[in-house]
Formats: sequence, C-alpha cells, structure tokens
Amino acid sequence: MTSSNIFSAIADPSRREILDFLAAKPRSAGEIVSHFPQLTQPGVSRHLRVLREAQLVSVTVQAQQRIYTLRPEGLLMFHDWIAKYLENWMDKLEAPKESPQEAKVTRRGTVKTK
Amino acid sequence: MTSSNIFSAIADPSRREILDFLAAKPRSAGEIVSHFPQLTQPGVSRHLRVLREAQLVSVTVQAQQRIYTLRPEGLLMFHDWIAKYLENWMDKLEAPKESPQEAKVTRRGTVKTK
DNA sequence: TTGGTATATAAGCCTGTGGCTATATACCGC
DNA sequence: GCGGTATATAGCCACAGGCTTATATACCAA
Repeated sequence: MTSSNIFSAIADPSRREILDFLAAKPRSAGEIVSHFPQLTQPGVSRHLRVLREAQLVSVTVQAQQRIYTLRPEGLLMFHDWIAKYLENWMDKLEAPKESPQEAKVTRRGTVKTK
Repeated sequence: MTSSNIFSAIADPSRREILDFLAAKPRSAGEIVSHFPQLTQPGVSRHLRVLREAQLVSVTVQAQQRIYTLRPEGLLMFHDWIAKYLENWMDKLEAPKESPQEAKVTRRGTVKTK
C-alpha cells in the first residue's frame, strides 16, 4: 500500500528504533516486543510488516518464531538517493560556471531560515 | 514542531519533487509553484516551510521574492544515519578483515538473508 | 497613499495511519 | 486431539497532516 515505500517506513520513530535494535543482531518478534515496553505486541507486529514491505528487514521462520534481520538493500537505495543530491552539490561547488542574473549560491551565510 | 524532523519532511512525495527541482538550481517560491501545476500556491508554501524547518532548504529574500536553495547539510546528516547501518552490515559480511574507519560506504548490492 | 505582485498563514475538511483490544492463525509438546 | 506459546490480523478510535479557499502580510512602483 502506501506504506510500502521506504521513505514513509523510515519516517516513523518507533520503526527507526526497531531498526536500531536490529542493527546489533537479528531478533525474534517477541524479543522486539519485550525490548519496547511502550509498544504493544500488535503494534510491533504491524511496524514489522511495514518494514518488511519496505524491504528493510527480512524474516525467517523458526518453529513458531519469526526472526527479523536488518536488510540493507533498501537502505542502500536510500543512500544512493541522498548521494544524488550531495554529488550535485559538490559539482556546483567545484564547478562554478556562468552565474546568470540569478543570485549566486553562497554556501556560507545566506542561511536565513525564517 | 512535529514536522521539523528531516525524516517526515522527506517522507512526502511532493516535497521530494520540490527537492529534485531545487537540486538543479535555486528557485523562487513562485517558480516552484508554476512548476508544479498539481499543487496550489499555499500548498507549496507549506511544503517549503516544512523543508525549511527540516533544514533541507534555505531561503533568501530578494525584494518580495523568496529564493529557495537546496541545503545539503540536512541530507548529510541523513546520509550519515544510513551509513551507520550500512557500515554495520559491511562489518558483518566481510568479517573482521580490516577495520577501516572510513565513513564512505561503497555501493555493493548483495543479499545474504532469507 | 493606492494598486499590483509575491508569499505566507488561517480555517475547515478529509484521508491515512498509529495505537489499542480482541481475536485468529500457526506451531510445538504432550 | 488439547493446551500453551508466538505472531499476525481485524475493528475501532483519535490525531497528524495534506489539500483547498480565503485572507493577511510584505514589498515595490507610481
């Protein structure tokens, strides 16, 4: 559905915490549930589904347990998405071509966040 | 407020499109509005506010125009957040061969799980 | 000042989604 | 089979946030 994209999957703080937890090592759903007392079991289960659909974790069945493992391909994609902007930025900094009537991008102090 | 974090700022497709548009070069709010016919002027303005608060764009005042510029510091932070997971993954995959403290993660598509 | 332009904010509606409780499904040991 | 355990799903409620229209603010020119 809508949540199957990695951007919205990562946008949720609880899901990021779960990713943090999984970064150390794979865990069963139950371990995740008990590691986050503020979340209920169904809540964790739904978050895990979103992470699964976003390709951020994979799951292996072990008896009646589900072992969740961090799966970095999705993050790599994300990484590349960001790198696109950063590279672009670098290009601009190192290759100052003609500057039109437009204001030049002065990366120094033109920050004026409201 | 709540939207001032970079994760939710990037989670919205319209805002990502605006970032794409700004990646080429800085633009005035009006240029952004007319480049996205599916968005209304107030809608664009609110998206720009979110991007501003997330530190993803900066704005300079030019007469009655606001020039928006991509501001990659926020993306760098994001990049680092992701790199944390990728490094962890690489460490696990390549065993304890060498331990480079390099923060750069090279592209390398592979999967081990499942 | 007035008028025109550029952008931001307000107020209301409405969908998406997170959290909850309860229930269903799947697996194991006995 | 039954009971216990592990996890997923369903149904409901509440809230965040996106969209829209209307209005406000800020600046410039005459």
